Amino acid sequence: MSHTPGVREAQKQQSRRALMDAALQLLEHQSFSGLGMREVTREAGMSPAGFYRHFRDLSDLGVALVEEALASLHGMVRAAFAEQGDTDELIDHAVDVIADHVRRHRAHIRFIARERFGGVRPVREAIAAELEDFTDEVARELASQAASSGWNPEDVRMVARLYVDHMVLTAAALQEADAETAERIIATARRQLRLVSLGRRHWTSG
Amino acid sequence: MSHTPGVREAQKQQSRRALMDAALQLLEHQSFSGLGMREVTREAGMSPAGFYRHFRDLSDLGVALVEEALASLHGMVRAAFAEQGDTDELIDHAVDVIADHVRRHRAHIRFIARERFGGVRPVREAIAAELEDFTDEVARELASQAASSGWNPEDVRMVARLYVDHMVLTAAALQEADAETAERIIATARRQLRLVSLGRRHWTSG
DNA sequence: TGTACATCAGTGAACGCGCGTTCACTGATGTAC
DNA sequence: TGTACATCAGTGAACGCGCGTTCACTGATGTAC
Repeated sequence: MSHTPGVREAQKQQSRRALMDAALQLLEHQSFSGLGMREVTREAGMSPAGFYRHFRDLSDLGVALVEEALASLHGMVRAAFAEQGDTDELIDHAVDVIADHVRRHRAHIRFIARERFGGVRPVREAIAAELEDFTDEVARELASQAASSGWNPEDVRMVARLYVDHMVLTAAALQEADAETAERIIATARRQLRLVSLGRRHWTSG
Repeated sequence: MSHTPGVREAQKQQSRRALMDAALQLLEHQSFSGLGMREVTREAGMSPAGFYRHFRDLSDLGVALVEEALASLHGMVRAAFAEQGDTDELIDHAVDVIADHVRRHRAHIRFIARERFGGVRPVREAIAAELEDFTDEVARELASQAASSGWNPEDVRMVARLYVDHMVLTAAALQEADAETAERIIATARRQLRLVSLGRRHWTSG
């Protein structure tokens, strides 16, 4: 339209977005290691050769998807811990935050669940690295709580891992559940977290 | 060699075994939904057409692998609960049983970890169904323990789920770990199980 | 502002290749007598 | 035991098809003056 600088760049970003969205769409019914390049460009409405203007190969796109999918989790953990109140209220809130996140980002969550132990190494390793960072973040939040005073850092991290793994597993289960099953998963997750927090209260760490 | 009846059948079973082993081998580096039929028969040393004497298609073979991989778990849970002693000894024993099982059946465990949330529906559903049965079994074992007297069945099952999910996740992590990382995973798993059992002891169920 | 040239995202055709499935077949195993 | 026939696991060739990658290209966007 005009000679505004950045039009070309904006169009390029839009195409990149289209490729990533197309991949997410196709990953609903298959694993990443079964995905085809032509398949992705076709879904995105682009010619096969155009792909190479954006990614070196498919696993390059996969790593980009991991970053996008897990970036949003950092905001999520802060939201989950922000709630004031007793332990039960905090747990209810955290589970609500997770359930809401899954509803809003189903394709991303499905991708993470599928590929966490999936067949494409660069993708698997990117997810593992992100979840490590994420565990650090949860550990920091836990350490700042009164309930953790006197705990040694390893024990705090052990609990953080338990929470993160539980959260990812709950999200993975919710992602493929219908509304009724989701309710049961949420109810079970709450009780499991309460049991864990009970254990945490009675743990002696030195 | 001789006219012993069953020679042909035995040879057929051997070929079937070769196909399943070939698939397990190939699944080390890729997901099931990325597996090829010709690839599997080539690895098994059979012509492509021979495949159809054993399986309707690849996902049929996948379901057979799920059954094989999870059948052994039922023996495992009994072994884990058979130990006498206090809670800590029982936990140590259970974790050892898991670690040993992973060492002995790495390919099977990797397959289950990969495909639990993988892209091939019949395989995913077969795994989910087996893990449900498995959770029932653990719930029965837990219900028979003194620590569960007075618990309502739903809470017992909730704890059983927590244990099974934790076990599967631990096995999945061990399966891709080197010896040093495995030690850390085992140590963390033990402490996590102790924390959960502490929570269990203080849980009030009605 | 207008013009001439540079950049580069996306195209369309072409390549060699391995895919899943089918088919008529072969030959060892099994069975009836 | 020996013979004649039936079964069926596994073969090898053939099919049409979509794959990933390369290439010279087009034309809109960007830049220098």
